[in-house]
Amino acid sequence: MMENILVIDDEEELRTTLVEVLVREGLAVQEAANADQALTMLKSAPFHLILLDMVMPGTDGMSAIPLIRKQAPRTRIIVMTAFASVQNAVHALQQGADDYIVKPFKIEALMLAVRRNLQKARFLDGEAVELDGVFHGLANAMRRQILLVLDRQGQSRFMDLVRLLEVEDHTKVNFHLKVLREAGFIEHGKDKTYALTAAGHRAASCLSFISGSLTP
Amino acid sequence: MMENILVIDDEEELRTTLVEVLVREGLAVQEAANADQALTMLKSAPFHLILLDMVMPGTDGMSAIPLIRKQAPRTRIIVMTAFASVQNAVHALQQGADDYIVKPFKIEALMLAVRRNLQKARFLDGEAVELDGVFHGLANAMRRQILLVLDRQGQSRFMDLVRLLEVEDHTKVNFHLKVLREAGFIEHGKDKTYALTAAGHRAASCLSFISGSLTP
DNA sequence: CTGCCTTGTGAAGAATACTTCACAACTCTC
DNA sequence: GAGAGTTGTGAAGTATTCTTCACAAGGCAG
Repeated sequence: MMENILVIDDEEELRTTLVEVLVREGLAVQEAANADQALTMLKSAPFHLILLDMVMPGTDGMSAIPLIRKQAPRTRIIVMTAFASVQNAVHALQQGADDYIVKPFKIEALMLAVRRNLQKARFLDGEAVELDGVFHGLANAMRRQILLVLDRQGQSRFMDLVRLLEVEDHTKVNFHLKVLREAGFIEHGKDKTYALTAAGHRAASCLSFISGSLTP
Repeated sequence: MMENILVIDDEEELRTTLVEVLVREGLAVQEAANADQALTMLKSAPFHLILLDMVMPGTDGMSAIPLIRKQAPRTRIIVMTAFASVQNAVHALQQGADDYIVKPFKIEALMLAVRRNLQKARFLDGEAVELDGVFHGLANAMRRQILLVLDRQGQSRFMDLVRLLEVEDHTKVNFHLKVLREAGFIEHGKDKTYALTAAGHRAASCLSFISGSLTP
């Protein structure tokens, strides 16, 4: 799937360079010379990522951020700022930008940021399965219990687990263990014990974070 | 539903007082004079909460914690320590205790801790609906998108939302909005716009926490 | 007022997820 | 090696969740 990028910069030379590089990377790129033009383009087609210059005649980059956000809340915005001012960058992020890069930059540095943000966008878009996996894993009360117990126990044999959970039907536990295993949260060691994987521990910590943040 | 509590303390007088108070609170209380006795009792019946004295002849409280944890990973453990030593308390928590209270304590202070921990236990047990609600809310990709968008937008009218999400069928969005509304995550203002509630913002922050913790 | 966009409901069906049951291999202990 | 407890599979049924469709009330511009 080709990903759409919009480059917003008033300097034609830089813009052209950027477009060239991005196209070579296999991305669909469009360009805008100012914020108003960009906003119009946003209306007609959605973009995955926007490269936004801060200093522009007319609506400047900083003011453009919330306007873009308003129309395209899921698009990743990378701001390009000529001043290595931390405040500037922080402010841009507060306005709703996702990342920033300081001019002048090397092309590789920019591409790194672009790739990172596209990946993040894909991830948040749910194209990456992982988020769904985590929520699927955590969506069920028994699976949460299993994660909780294994997080505390370290590891456990099957029937011990069943007893700790106080479940009558062991096959039910089995079912959920299989789900968790397929989600990559637990592993089944050679000694026949179940234990959390790294992902499992992360999921468990998500769980306790959520529990914590719900009891104020 | 009556909740089971186990009081572990070698001083008979204090133990009796505690039992009396807890029973008056409507709780099912059992008592043990030492750790070994307690561990035996744990085998036969599950407890929701354990009050554990630190200083005891034989196996002391600190060493008892992991043994109890091993057998009852979901039981809340409150340790009662006579020394107001922070290190002691921290160590106990590291061993797997959930809370601590410094002796001598007022009965009200203890009851506060007991109630707080029972509530937490209930919560983690899934008797409180809330956790399930959150996960149900977050379990679906479209609902996550909605939370994300509303978190960024602040508020949005229905068709705007539909367009931002790039969904063809508006009734599908409608369905998930209803789910989120019933979960208490969004509210439907009089001006016909949807916005996140406090719980909704919390859920959104859970979401971004999880997203963040999955991309290292 | 007419027509179009917005916003919403409810029911039917498709798709998933969960539970339960019947059964079997396997590992201990005696 | 007999028997009891452990561990696991798969199929069938049940419940829940999600999608889709058909339809309609209300608002607003021309």
